[in-house]
Amino acid sequence: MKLSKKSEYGLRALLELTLAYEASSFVQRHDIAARQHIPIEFLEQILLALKRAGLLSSRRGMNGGYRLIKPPSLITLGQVIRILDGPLAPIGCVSRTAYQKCDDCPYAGQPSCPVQQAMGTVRDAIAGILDNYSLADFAAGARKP
Amino acid sequence: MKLSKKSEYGLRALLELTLAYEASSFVQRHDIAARQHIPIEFLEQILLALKRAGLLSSRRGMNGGYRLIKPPSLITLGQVIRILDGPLAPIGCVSRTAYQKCDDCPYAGQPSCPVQQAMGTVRDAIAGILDNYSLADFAAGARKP
DNA sequence: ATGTTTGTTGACAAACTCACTTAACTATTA
DNA sequence: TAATAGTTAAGTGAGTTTGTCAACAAACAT
Repeated sequence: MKLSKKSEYGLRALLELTLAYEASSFVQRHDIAARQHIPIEFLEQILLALKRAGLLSSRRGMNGGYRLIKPPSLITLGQVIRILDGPLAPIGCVSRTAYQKCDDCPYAGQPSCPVQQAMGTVRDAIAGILDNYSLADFAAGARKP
Repeated sequence: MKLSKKSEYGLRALLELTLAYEASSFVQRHDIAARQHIPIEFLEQILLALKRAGLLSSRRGMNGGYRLIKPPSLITLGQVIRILDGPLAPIGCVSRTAYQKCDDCPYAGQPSCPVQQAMGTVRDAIAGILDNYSLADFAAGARKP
């Protein structure tokens, strides 16, 4: 039930991009890395994955950097974590976005599988929170009053 | 956000012990292993951990095996998963049972840390479900009507 | 007592994942 | 063209997961 460093860094990086969104300015990887204490080369991989997934755009050369493509209110933590960490579901057989049937479970496929019932509830709770938690909400907690 | 095989096996093994609880009979590891398709030597480690944590008792020799120490209604999935997988919280800084402060987060310690806010909500949801989900509830889904 | 059944313990290891690092490459702009 | 900045593939060391193996200890039936 753990969030990887990759996702944590990803969220923190997107926080920086969210704060810069209104100015619609590009933020460079080394600025993000410095402000959020993220190893820069690892950060690149993360930003690249988010770019490939269609959340970011980038510009090369001087004054280049990364920028959000969509408003922060339209990007959810659920999307981000699925991109960087895979499905939210604790177990494959209850995932909606990446279902995989159990191979060894004696109740496999049956709707009466107790593991599926319990973990399905957990999945719904997690997805219910993270899919309704936008980057805008996320950043709101970060601004100093 | 994933449940390990260890925890999954553990829950499935406890399912067998729950079904045998009323008869207060001992169930042998190879019966559990066979019925639930769990590698027997791995299962041992799991049962041993659950025993050390005070959920099970065991008896050696003929007609030996494992048995629940407490009624299934008093054991929660949350307890089991914490024993086998560690804290439920997605990140150390929001764990109630195993708190650990972030080292690299620029908001570390501050109540306004956005990661902490979001993941705290998730933790509460997961714990709210799993700490109120007993083995009895769990097994109820398994009995054929 | 003896042998069989069963659980106990600890060491080990293959496979995989995580968290990065290295290094070469490509594109953009001043 | 020189400097800046992002792109990509590959590699790496540490740690975790998922087991396996072998020797051992206790309980029981006979």
